[in-house]
Amino acid sequence: MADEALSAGAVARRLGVAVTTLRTWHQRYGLGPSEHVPGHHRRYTPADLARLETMRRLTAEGVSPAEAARWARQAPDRTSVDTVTRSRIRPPGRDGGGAIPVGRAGPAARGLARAAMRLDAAAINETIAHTIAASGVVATWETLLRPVLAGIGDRHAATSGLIEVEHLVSRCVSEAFAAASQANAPSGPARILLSCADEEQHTLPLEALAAALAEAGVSYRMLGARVPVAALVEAVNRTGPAAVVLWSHTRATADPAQLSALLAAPRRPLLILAAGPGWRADTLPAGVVRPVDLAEAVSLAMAVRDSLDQSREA
Amino acid sequence: MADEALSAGAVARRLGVAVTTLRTWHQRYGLGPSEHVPGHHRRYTPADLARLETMRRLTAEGVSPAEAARWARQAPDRTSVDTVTRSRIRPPGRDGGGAIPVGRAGPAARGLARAAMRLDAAAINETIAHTIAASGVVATWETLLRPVLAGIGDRHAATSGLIEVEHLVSRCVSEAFAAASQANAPSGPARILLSCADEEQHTLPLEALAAALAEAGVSYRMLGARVPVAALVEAVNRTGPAAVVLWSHTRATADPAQLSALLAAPRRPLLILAAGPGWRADTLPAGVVRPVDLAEAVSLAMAVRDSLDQSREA
DNA sequence: TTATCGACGCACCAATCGACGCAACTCGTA
DNA sequence: TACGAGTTGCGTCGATTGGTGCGTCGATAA
Repeated sequence: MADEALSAGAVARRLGVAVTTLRTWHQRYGLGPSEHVPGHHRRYTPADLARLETMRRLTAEGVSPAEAARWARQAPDRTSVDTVTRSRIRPPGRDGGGAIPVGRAGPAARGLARAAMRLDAAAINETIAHTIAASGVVATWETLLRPVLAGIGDRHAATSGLIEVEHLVSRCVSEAFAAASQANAPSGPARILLSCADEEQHTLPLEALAAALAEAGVSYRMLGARVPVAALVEAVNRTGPAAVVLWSHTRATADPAQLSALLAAPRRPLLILAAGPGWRADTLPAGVVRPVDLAEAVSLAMAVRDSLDQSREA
Repeated sequence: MADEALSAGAVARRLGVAVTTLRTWHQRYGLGPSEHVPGHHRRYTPADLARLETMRRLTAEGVSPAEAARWARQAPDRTSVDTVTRSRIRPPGRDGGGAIPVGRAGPAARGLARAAMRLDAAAINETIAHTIAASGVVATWETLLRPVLAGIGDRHAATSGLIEVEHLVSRCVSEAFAAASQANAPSGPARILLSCADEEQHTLPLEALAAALAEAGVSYRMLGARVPVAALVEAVNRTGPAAVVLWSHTRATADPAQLSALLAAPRRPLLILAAGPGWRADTLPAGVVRPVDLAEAVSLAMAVRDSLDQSREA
C-alpha cells in the first residue's frame, strides 16, 4: 500500500537504477511524473511507475533506450510476459475437444469437409474465398479452416488414409491465403518477419497470419518452411525487423535455442513471438511472447507496427 | 528542430541494402544526405530518403545503377512517372555486386535477383505479378523465375548461404502463382491431376504448371508435395483423371515404381507425364511421356483436355 | 538536516566513418 | 570461346562519433 506518491529515490531503488538516471530519463525521453513543477520534487504515480517498468524491462532485454522509451511512452500498459496480454482480444468460441470437430463448426465447415472428401477443388476454393470475403481471414481460419483441417488430420491419423484429401485441401487453403495476401498487398517497409522453425514443415497457420496481416494493412516478410537458425539470424541481421514470429507445429521442431539465438542477435527484434502448439511455455527464454491464437498474434504485430511507424532509431 | 533524422543504419534497413552500400552510393553517385560534414554521421532527411527510394526502385527494375542514380539525383518528382519510361530507357546494362548469377536473362531477372538479395518482398511480388500479367505464366517461368531461382540455387550450393533468400523468393513465387490460379479459376470438371512424387518437396514447377493451366482455362487438381504412392493411386481411382503429372525434382524421389503403379491402376489415366529433372529417360515404363519444359507439359495437358471434350469414356 | 533538484561532465560501447579490397556480373575484343 | 576491362554491391579494418548511465556539485524544497 502507500503507493500513492513515490519519491524519486524510492522509485529508483525499486527499479534498480540510479536516481540521476531517473532524472535523465525524464528530461531526455519525457518519462517522468505526469505532473511536475520544475524545481519541486518529483512524485511518481502508479501509472508513471508502470511506464518506467516497461522502460526498464525493455532496456534490460537489450532494446535501444530511445526505442524503449518511445514504446513505453505511448503504450499505457502492456506487460507482455505476464498475464495481462490475453485479456484484450477474445475471439468467439474456440475449443479443443470433440471427436469430430467439423460437426460443431457450422454448415460451411460441413460443406467444406464434404467437398474435400470429393476432392472437389473448385468447390473448396469457392467456399474458402467466399468465407474470407465475408468474414475476414481470422474468422475464416478459426471457425472454418482449422476445424476442417483438424478433422481431416484426426481421421488421417486414425485410418492412415485421406492423405490425398489433406494435400488437396492444404493446397487450396494455401492458394486462398496467397490470393488474399496479394489482393490487398500492403505497402511500406516490412518490419515483421514470419518464419517457420528449423525443420518445421507446416506453414498453413503462418500463411493465415500473413493473410491476416495483409488484410489489416501490415507489411511483413514471409520466409516459409524449414528455416535453419543461421538463415533466420542472417535475415534478422539484414532486415532488422521490429518483430519476429517463429512457428513450430510439433514439439520436435520447437528448439528454444532458436529463440535464444534471436535474442542474442546483434539487432535484436523488439518483439519475439513463439507461435504454434510446439512450444512449451516453461522452456521459453525470457522476453519471448507466446500468443494463444491467431487474433492475438495479429494484434501484437499490429501494435509493434503502430508504435514504430515513424520512428527513427539510433 | 527537425523531427526527421534517419541514421544510416535505419535507412539501410528500410531500403534493404547494406550500410556500406549507402556510403558507396554517396561517394560514387552523390546520393547522400543533403548536408553532411565529412567525418560526422550521416543524417538522412525525407527528401534524401525519397531520392534513395527512387534509386532502389529503378535498380530493382533492372536499370543500371549509374543510370538510376543519374535519374534519382535530379528528379524532384516522386513516383508515377516511370511507368511509361522504364521500358523505353535501356541504358548500358551493367550490373554487379555479390549478386545472383542470372546470365543473360534480361533486366527484369536482374532486378528480381537484386530485390531477392535485399529480401524485398514487395519489390519481388510486384515484379512477378507485373511480368505474369504482361507475358503470361509460361514466359514468366522460363525467362524470369527459373533463371533467378537457378541462380540462387547455384549460389546457395556454392556458399551454403542465401537460404533465407531462397525461401523468401520461393514463397513469393508460390503466392504469385496461387494468386494467378485463383484469378482465372477455370470451371468444369478437373480431368488433370498434378502431384509431386513421394518424398518430393519441390512444388514450385508444379505450381507453375497449375497456374499456366488455369491461365489457359484448363481445370486441374493439385495435390502438392510428398504424395505417397498409395494416396496418389487412391486419388486416381476416386477422380478418374485423364492425365496425371508426376513431378520429381531429384533422382532420389524418382522411383519409376510410382509410374508403374499409375499404369496398373484400375482406371488408368490416358496420359501419364513424368515431369522434372529427377526422372531418367531410360528407366521410365512404356506409356509414360516425359515433357522437356513447361510449355510442352501445358500443351500436352491441353491436348488431352481437347481430345476428351467430345469423346466421353466410362 | 536530509533528500532532491538542475547542470555539468566523464567513461563505456554500439553504431558509424573513410579506405580498401574482393567477388561476380556484363561487355568488348581477340 | 576465352579473357581482360569496367562496374558494382558489400565485407573488413582501425579510428571516431554520439547515445547512455551515472557520479559530482552548489542550490533548494521538505
